[in-house]
Amino acid sequence: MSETTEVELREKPSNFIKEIVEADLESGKTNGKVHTRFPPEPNGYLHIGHAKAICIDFGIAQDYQGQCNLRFDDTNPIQEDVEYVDSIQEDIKWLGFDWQDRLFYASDYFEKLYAFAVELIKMDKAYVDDLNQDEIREYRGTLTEPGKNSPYRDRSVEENLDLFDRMRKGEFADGEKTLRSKIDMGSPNMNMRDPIIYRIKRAHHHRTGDTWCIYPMYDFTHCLSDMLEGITHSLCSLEFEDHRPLYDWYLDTLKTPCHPQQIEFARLNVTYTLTSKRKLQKLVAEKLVNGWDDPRMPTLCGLRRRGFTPDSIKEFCDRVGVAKADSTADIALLFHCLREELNADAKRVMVVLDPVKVVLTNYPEDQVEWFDADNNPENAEAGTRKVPFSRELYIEREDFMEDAPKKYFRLSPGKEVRLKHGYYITCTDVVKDSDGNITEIHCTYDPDSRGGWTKDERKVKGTLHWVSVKHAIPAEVRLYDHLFTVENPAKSESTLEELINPESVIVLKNAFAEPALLEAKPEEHFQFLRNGYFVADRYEFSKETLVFNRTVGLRDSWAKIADKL
RNA sequence: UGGGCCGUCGUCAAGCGGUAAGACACAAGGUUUUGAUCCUUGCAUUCGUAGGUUCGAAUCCUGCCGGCCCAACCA
Repeated sequence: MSETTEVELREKPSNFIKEIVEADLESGKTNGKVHTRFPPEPNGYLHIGHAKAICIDFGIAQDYQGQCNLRFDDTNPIQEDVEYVDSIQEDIKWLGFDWQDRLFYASDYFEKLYAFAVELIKMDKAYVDDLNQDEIREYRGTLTEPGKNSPYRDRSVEENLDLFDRMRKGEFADGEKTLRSKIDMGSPNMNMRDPIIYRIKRAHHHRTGDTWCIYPMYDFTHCLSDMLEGITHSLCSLEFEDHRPLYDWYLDTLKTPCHPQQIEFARLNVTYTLTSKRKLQKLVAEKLVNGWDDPRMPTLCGLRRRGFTPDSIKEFCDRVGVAKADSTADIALLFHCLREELNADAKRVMVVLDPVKVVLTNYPEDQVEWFDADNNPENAEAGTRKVPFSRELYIEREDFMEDAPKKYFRLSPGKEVRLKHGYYITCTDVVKDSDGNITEIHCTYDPDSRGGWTKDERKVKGTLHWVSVKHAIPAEVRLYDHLFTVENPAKSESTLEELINPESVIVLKNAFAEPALLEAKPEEHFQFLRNGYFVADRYEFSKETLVFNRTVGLRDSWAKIADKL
């Protein structure tokens, strides 16, 4: 018992948010309840950065037997769309989190929010302002100079009530008036300089249609929505720290029955990737990638199509931790989490990406042998499959070298290697075309090495994967790499186009797979022996056309040695 | 230059006054029918910096330096 507890503690380390939550639980502040929320604005696709927020919001609730709501923060109809509310839900579900029946929209509260605004006016804590956008900016002051009061700040409660009512009725043009909080134009915190509560905006809303022409602002909406839902801990990213006094001001001023606590943590950045919504949008709009779910995109749907698993992403977020220091996690950690899972789970299979033909000159012309191959050496329960062997085979072009350095222990003239699950073969001859390109490699096989070993236990260092020519299934394989050439594309001066890694995707159309792959299903993960982890493409894979995406390569210590040669 | 926040190994990150966890990365060995996996070992006399308090400081205090965020009718 105590052992498992220790293991669990080690796997899920604590963090400052949990410490606060635990203290609140102990003091009884929240009546023993933990209730969080994930509040995306439906104006873009979820990405790896959101995954961290999702893991924290849903994870904290889970850890303390609480609940987490999904709430769309849809107060700005101009940039929001149902396309996004659908994709966001799909992505969160895919990650494995469940909001049960608690799917909410800030727009559900528009009527209540309006009533709260009226309340504020009655308390003389809000007023209708006639200043236009430029004037508001001028009156706001700067970072170092205080702002000054609007000439409309002292309107009577009655006049404000009337004006606000008429704002709602549509008597004024867009931008003509705003409802503002009456706080302090001299505050060193810009957010407290009479922040706007409502603006007039005639835009079609994805849920409320055209019933409203005024829409509430984030700060006003968010704290009250949290309050309405009985949220205990409102977790968000660092840039909202300055907004906390305002979050608290609305709730305090309106004397709401409960007062959620906003806690801020550092958002996640990852090397070689971008998480700016604007820039991701640009990549898609300018067709620098093939859509939001391009396997090179850091979007959840992109990572999914690339072959990442939900668990590997969640593990990554757990391992990155939760803190307040700005940070950029190494993408190598994400890949590590993925390999760790796939090494244990993925079925091994042989696929030759860049084929060259091998002819076994002493192997009977029409003979075919079916060898048993284990599906996963890490897991005997994964069973075995049959792999056909014959006189002509494909091997990887890079597994043969005419003038091989000493440390190269793959195939070269006169050298013996093992064909995985097959036989030992020795290279006897090389056939080339008129341009000097290798077209065939002639070898002899040792009949006593059937299955890939011999009684004399002679050392054969190299082991190659292969596919029988007459049984080979053509396949398309897409190799993916970092989308950007630089570690921190967000900080670069170059344009996105200049930063794109020209080798971020390489399409191989001449790959050959062993016949077992005919049974693969879209989104099934494999380890192509000695090559890496691949996934059958979610959309384009079929029995007729095999399409695989490389999720991540295997660690390659030979590449490091070769680099030094 | 006003306000808020942050500075512990290349990257994340524990640490909460008692003498620097862990992970990834990296390096060196060993096992291996995947140059994979796995295993072993190494990797911060030092915590942005300078003082101070203390028997004792990464942890407390003060100054300085560096970074991030805020002047949308965005969230």
